[in-house]
Amino acid sequence: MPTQTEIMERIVALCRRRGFIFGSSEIYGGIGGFWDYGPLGCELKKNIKDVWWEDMVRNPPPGPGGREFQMVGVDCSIIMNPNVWVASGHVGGFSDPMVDCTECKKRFRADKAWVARLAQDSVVVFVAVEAESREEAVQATMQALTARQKKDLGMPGKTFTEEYVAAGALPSHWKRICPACQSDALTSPRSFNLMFETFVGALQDAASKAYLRPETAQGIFANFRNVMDSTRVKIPFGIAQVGKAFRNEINPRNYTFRSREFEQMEIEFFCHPGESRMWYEYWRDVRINWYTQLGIKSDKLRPREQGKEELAHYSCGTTDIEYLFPFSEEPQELEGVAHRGDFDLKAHGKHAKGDENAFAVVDDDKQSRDRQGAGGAAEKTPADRYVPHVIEPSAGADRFTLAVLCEAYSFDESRASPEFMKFHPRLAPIKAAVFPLVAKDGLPEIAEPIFREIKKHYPCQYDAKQSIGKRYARMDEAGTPFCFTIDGQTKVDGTVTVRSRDDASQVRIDKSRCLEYLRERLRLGV
RNA sequence: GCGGGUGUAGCUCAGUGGUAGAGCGUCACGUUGCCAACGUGAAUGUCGAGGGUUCGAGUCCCUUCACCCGCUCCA
Repeated sequence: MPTQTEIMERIVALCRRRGFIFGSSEIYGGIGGFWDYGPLGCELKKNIKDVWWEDMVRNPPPGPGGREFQMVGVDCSIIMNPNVWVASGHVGGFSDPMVDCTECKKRFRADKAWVARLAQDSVVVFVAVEAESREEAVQATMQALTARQKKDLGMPGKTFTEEYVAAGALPSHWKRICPACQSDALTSPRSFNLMFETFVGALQDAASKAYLRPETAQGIFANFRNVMDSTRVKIPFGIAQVGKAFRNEINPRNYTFRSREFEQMEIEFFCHPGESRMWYEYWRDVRINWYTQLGIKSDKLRPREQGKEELAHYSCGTTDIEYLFPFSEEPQELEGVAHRGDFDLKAHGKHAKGDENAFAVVDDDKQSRDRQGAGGAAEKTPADRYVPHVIEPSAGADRFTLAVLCEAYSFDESRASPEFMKFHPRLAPIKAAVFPLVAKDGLPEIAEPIFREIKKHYPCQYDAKQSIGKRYARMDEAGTPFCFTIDGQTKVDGTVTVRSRDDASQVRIDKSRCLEYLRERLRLGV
């Protein structure tokens, strides 16, 4: 029985061997955190993005109670005015200063390592703890004080002065104590900016500095007014975008899971504040179902509602949709469905227009109610306008691609082809293959027209080389759900063999029905 | 940034100072004819890079680079 680590290694090996995923720039020794999709991988990922667009944008499931709503798409530039990232909070908060202990080699976030200076008369004691907040630091410090230190300070009873400073801001005369080993060996805070910087124009000066977007969401928010003004969308509605994003991860890990360049599939859904909870629940359920329908087993898919303490300060609720990858004992996030309140539109209103209500919309429902009540057109008052709330289902295209690969990977030693990729047919890179059993006796002449017909409608491959077993095995590794084989009997009665990937079963159908059969089976999702 | 590991054919690896190899895969030809069959043949190497020691380095020494794992981080 292979371990989870061994399974992951086999998946990685198969992905490379069969051209799903390569390390970027391999011929130059590679580059960490960047990946290339090969011929099969790019088809798979494209299918994932296309299916997402089809199911979420062009034809989303009906809203709560059959409620109608609109979805539209945008495709925004990767480099935006840098002020976008000031407004979004990424310039201020997207870098984490870190401190290292030169003694025990541990590293801490500078705002989470606290040093306490406790003094009474001439006695001064420094104690360091790890803590999320000052309150926690106080508590932890009191627990961490040794008996000797308590005696020096005359605790309990006598008064002493307490000062708490996070490691990011220690005064120069303080000891830089490490929370782990308590030695005086912490470095000064060093900043790790997680946004990639670049320069727009020929001059590389501060004024031309720009960033590669760390998320696609801000392009949507920045175009909120444009979309409202150029289309006839009415709240509630959503704007979707699929595109690359970049984060300079300190340490990319776990195959493609934490990449520095990755692709997001994001929706910002705008709704009335009074209905935001309802839409949040709608999108949470829609997104969970979407993964399930594409064949992700429910016991590996783990929706997890974030606790209050985990939530970003502006959020009223977030569900992480997590998947249990073979490389980890903990489920890892595929998507976050976040209730973001009016934080983003207000932030851009304030930064771009100097008014946090700049992107408020007219409350049509209230207008019509008032008009009915007053028996005529009512004047618009500030109360008739509101800044929409936002529900943000933000999915990782590469992460889901990886989850699909892991989920599809199957191993059955009793088969002639023990390794096979059990992709959902909608996602399979190749939908069918056509084989003449042997490359002679007129069989290729029968097989080729069948191949050409299918290929017009579905990604399909023709293979006449080597033994039939090898050809089935190759298609199993590529995750092709069906193979049509033309043999001697075809010449007699016109039937061909259809061989199924998942159970290697075979049925005979008339050669004229191949495309029809394939279409039917793909539609059924079998 | 710290510690550990690994770099030889597309992949898995052998080669312990003396001609760069095997298996698998790929390709060609033949044979077989429904589950990685068999035979013959072929292609594929800056042995991660640079320097040193040596008559001679894949092998020993130094430096360096890249990747992987752990720590750290994951907004």
